[in-house]
Amino acid sequence: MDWIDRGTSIEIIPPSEFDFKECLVYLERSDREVMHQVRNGFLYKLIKANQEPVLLKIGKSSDAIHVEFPANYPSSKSRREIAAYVWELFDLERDLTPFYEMASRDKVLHTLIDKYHGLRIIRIPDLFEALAWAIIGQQINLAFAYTLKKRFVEQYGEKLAYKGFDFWLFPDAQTIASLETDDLKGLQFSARKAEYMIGVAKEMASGKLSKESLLQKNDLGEMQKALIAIRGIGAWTADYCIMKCLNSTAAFPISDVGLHNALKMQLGMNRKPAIEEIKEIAANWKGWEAYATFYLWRSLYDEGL
DNA sequence: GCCCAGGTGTCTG
DNA sequence: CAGACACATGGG
Repeated sequence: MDWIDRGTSIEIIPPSEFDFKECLVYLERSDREVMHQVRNGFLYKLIKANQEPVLLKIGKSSDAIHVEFPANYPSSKSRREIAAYVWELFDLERDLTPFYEMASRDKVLHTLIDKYHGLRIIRIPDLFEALAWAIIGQQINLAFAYTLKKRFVEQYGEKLAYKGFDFWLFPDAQTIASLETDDLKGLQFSARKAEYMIGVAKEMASGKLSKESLLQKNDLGEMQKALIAIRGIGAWTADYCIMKCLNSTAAFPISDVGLHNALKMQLGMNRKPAIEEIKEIAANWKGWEAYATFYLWRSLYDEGL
């Protein structure tokens, strides 16, 4: 991690192949998003550092990512945590050279890496948030998923108000573990979704499931197995969370509808590709399936889908 | 009104 | 082990 602590702000020196504006396009994809705001080229996000909520204002100059603290100044210890958080959020540890090398010779990806050069996977560092968001998004359209997430966060999350805007922390697993399914059904969760959500929260609150223990597995198959063992987490949710939270570029949510639509578009098909066809197309992506998927998702925001 | 949605669990042959 | 089906509600 390459960063400079300036006391009242911090600077993070990103690697090459990083385009902040491209990342903002992805972050701006829904106007119902509650977990952050994008305004005037800045990303505003509330996070918890050293147990304290801190509002971040993240911008980019020619050579550095600048993080300012409009609402309250974090301690020195917190500033280090914040730098690490931003580093993880934009997946800055990754060397994209091998991905671009592979993609430049790929018939689907080569145009995308040109158009979105420097886009990195925007991560969800909090495992409970990643799992909860995936469960919310199962089998409903994305617009409604954002509505449900907003209600959920505004009901059970922590808020910081600053200059007339509300910024939110995602609810803790502990809070959600103590709910009854009817509580979530009141927010228009289906009974099934409510059960999954509370069940996963209980696993995390009890410590049986944690980001640390999953990261220790250090093997994609083992990680998938551990996640899929939990009720409500199938292959898609497991791979989505590994891709967004658990730091593997080989995770591949192959059944994802967005992926299917993006491929249909990129290949000029009049139907969505079958799983077997996708496996053939993706044979060339070995080790970079998550990045391929992410760039394909990004392509959907250009096509009016 | 109808089809689809960033799926999963369960049941059946 | 593949295939059918229920779930549950909004968006377009």
